Amino acid sequence: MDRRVRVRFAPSPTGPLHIGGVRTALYNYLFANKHGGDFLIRIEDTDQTRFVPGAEEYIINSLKWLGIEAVEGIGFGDGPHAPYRQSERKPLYKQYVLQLIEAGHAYYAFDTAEELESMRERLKASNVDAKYDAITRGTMKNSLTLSEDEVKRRLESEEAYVVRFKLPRKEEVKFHDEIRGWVSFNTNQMDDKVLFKSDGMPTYHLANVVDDFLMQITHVIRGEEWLPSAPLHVLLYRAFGWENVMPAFAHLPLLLKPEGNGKLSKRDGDRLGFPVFPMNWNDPSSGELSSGYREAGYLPEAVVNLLALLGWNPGTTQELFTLEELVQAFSLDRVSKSGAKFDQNKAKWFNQQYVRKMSDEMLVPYLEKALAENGLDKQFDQAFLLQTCKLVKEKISFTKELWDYSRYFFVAPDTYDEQVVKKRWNDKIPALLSDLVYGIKAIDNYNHQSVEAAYQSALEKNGIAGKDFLQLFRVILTGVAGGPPLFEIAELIGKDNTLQRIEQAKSTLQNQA
RNA sequence: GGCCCGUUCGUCUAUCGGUUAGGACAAAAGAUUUUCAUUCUUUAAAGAGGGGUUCGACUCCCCUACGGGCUACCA
Repeated sequence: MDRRVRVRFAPSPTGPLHIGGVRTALYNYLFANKHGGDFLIRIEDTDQTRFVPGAEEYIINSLKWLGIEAVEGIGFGDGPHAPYRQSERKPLYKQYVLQLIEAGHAYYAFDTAEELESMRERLKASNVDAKYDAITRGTMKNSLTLSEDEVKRRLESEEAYVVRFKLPRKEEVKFHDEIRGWVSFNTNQMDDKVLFKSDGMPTYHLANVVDDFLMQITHVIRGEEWLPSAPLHVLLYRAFGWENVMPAFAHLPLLLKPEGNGKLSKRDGDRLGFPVFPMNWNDPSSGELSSGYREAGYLPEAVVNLLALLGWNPGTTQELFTLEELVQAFSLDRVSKSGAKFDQNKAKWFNQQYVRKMSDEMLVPYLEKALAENGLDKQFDQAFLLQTCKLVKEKISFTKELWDYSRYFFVAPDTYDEQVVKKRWNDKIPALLSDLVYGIKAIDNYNHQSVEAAYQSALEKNGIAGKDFLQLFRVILTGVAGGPPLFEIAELIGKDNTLQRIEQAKSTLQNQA
């Protein structure tokens, strides 16, 4: 049976999407496009109590920023299976629940929270697994124990109820996971999960199965945390009689905390020193700000690339991939089974690779943004900005660092690297600087060659070796000890600036000495 | 606790019974760059432990240990 490949990413809008979720979305996207299928987005908002305003927009915007585009669903123009928000699909689920009840696969349960609690306590006290299952359901208030009339009466009087799945007793449930192979569970370890809540909403389990069926999903690619509930989903497909179109399952390994304990969670926020979210997130209730990759200066291509390689490999030594290349190379059988710790160093390296690939022109807007942020909103010559980017590009790993490394192109230094000054400043320097100023003033055709020539002749006249002075000259012009080729900096900042900076350093440092 | 999944250099990983166990990031050393960064070269670094199966196991099976996930009218 050849069905068109259809996969979905189904987040719930309970907060910002963390990078583990982004990776799940990415793998779904890659898989769909690899097989010429559809990738769609469905919002699983069946828990109204956990709804967080703005979370849905955040999720969609994050995916868009990264270029993980869906062809259908929330944020991507809906499609033939609209609506794609489960809260808006609410009326649809009831008939499926009824279908299950009529077929004897589910039942009404009227137990109150207190009754459930006391049942659990009772069982725990006798050292038995506290669960609502084939044994305990016989002792609870549900349509299996209550008379038909009583059930009818309770339903008619609109008493609160839930619908539970009637789990077959002691049955082995086996299914094939695309990543893990055959996995099996026994129903005697499971419980009669609630399918339909007393607020009239389905639970995840029911909604996900019904929607995947209706939306003709062929592959469910999701995090490993869903593995234990997969057998329930398999059983649901059977109970509905949909087993012939049941999607294949693929449970992805989790992204772990770098320190080695537990899966990476939303709460990790900034604690770890690197973002766990794609973009900044401002929590609407606490006001707390969690930083994102975008604002931290990561390029979307780099984030996609590094995330793709965290849990998947192409089987070759290629490490740099465009999205399109990833689509071509991707396959589920090269997804690893074990969890991966996020490596900050590698992430930085990936970003550096992508910064290098950017043209100087592409870097200019980032520099302009930094200039504005630092109060330098006067207009700079585009050619000047372009040259600055060109010189600084290879020094940086993040676009954000552009400013740190190019500050002195725009502002004369107000401090000088102390170590260099201490080591290289001596009595001979003032005279040398005077000669240098004299030499530079005399230049007609000012460029890096002519400055260097003036520099060389000043050195010769004063009997000083280039080695002993270049570093100091750099500090005089820029304030700092490292940077791009010095004479090119001198050329870029211009003759007047260069002269000014020499004079300024001369007087400042002379007074200090 | 119970159930399930996992376990190769510090980290991400390759290996689908026979390899000097390979690559990348990070680390260290050297060269280049009259600085820093880059680049290049080199070094160090791994099959959790114990049993099997086999002529031969990192690779297959079992046990133990460790790690992780799940165990809600949350997803």
